[in-house]
Amino acid sequence: MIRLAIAEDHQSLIDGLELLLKYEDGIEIVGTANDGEGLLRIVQKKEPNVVVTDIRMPKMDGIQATRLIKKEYPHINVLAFTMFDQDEAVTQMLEAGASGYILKNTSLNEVLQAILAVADGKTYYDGNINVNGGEAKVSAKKGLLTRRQKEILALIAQGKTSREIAEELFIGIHTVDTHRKNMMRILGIKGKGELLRYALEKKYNF
Amino acid sequence: MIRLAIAEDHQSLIDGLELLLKYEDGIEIVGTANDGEGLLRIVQKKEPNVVVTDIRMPKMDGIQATRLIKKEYPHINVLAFTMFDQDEAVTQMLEAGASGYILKNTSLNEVLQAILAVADGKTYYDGNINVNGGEAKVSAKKGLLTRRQKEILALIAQGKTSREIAEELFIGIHTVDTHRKNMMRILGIKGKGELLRYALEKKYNF
DNA sequence: AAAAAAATACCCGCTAAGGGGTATTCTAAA
DNA sequence: TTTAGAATACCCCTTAGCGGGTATTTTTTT
Repeated sequence: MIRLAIAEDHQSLIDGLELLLKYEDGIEIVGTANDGEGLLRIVQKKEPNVVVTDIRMPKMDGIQATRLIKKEYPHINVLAFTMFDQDEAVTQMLEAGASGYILKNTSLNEVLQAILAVADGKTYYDGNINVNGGEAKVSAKKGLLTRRQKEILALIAQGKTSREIAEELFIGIHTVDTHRKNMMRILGIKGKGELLRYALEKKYNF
Repeated sequence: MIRLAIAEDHQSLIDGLELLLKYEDGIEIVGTANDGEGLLRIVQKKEPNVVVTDIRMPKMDGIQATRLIKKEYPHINVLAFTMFDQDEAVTQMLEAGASGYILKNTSLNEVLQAILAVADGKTYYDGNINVNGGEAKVSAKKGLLTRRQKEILALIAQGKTSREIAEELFIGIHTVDTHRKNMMRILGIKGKGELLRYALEKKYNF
């Protein structure tokens, strides 16, 4: 018997899943939530054995919720069900402990297959994401920047000047500017504001 | 008989709608598409009398598709079904000719009610959006900038320099910079890159 | 028609972000 | 241990975007 909990801020999608599963033998939906916190409450109350969760949700995202769930209830299997196909999203979700990852542009029948697989202790990955041995395959572009560069890029996205970044990281402003130059060269971008634009677009592209 | 076409890049959502409607008397789904262009093709081939469409989709967004549909087939009623609750999104969709607007975090049953209403020539608006006499109520913040300022802000978001904007709009660079200054004062923002950050956030926040 | 708002245009000064480049030290990988 | 990569740091110069301000013309509203 699969006891299933679903977290998804789009209620219409939950409704669709409920329609799909209402006549499915061996599956019982024990609770649904529209945000990450609601999911945790259901997990505490009902102890499902499978959780289907979106990533971007109000109050707490699916990555964080998965982390907390797997920590407290390692036997619960988590399936990510999300629009994000970026490697970074996949990586984070798998690192949080999810054993499956399905995209929303996939059919509901495939979602059902994934739920069954994950409930059986297996992994299940959407054909349109990159996964390699349980780890998301890092794209060439994603791996171009170093740890430090990514750290500085995030601060740039927050609108901090080089001086502010230097003070925050206890390094010289010249160092920050050098990182900027190196990143622009590596990413192949030029022009005023383009690094900031890149930083912001990357943030919203997960 | 309601002949329905659905455009939605998340196939799982289409599947849910199909499950909901398959036993509904008087409704026939004549086609589904995962992008705006596919929607137009279905409309040409099948001439549905109701279209349900998302906004953000590959190849052509729902606003543009709605415009084209209403121009060619004014008798087709369009219902927007989207995650965007911002006034601007509602405004644009209604101006394009949609007669209904439903959010995805609403239940599927309400989607059915909206489809029935819209098919009947009525309007139907999700309770969580602002609509006033068929026009989205424009928020105070949204109305702070003039037409021209918004035009320039959009070009800034594209990464264009003041010089490039000046050349494109056939005005002087000083004029562009003055618009920049005026916008920053009006929006209450300060600092290098902050206008660009605002422009980009506004873009992604619809 | 008058008043208000919007658009256009300009001056000055400052600085943050590029863009060209060099070099040394530290850390990780081979 | 050696090599390669990353991090740190600096110089020079240019330019684009602020930030302070002023003014005129055009368009819209009253």
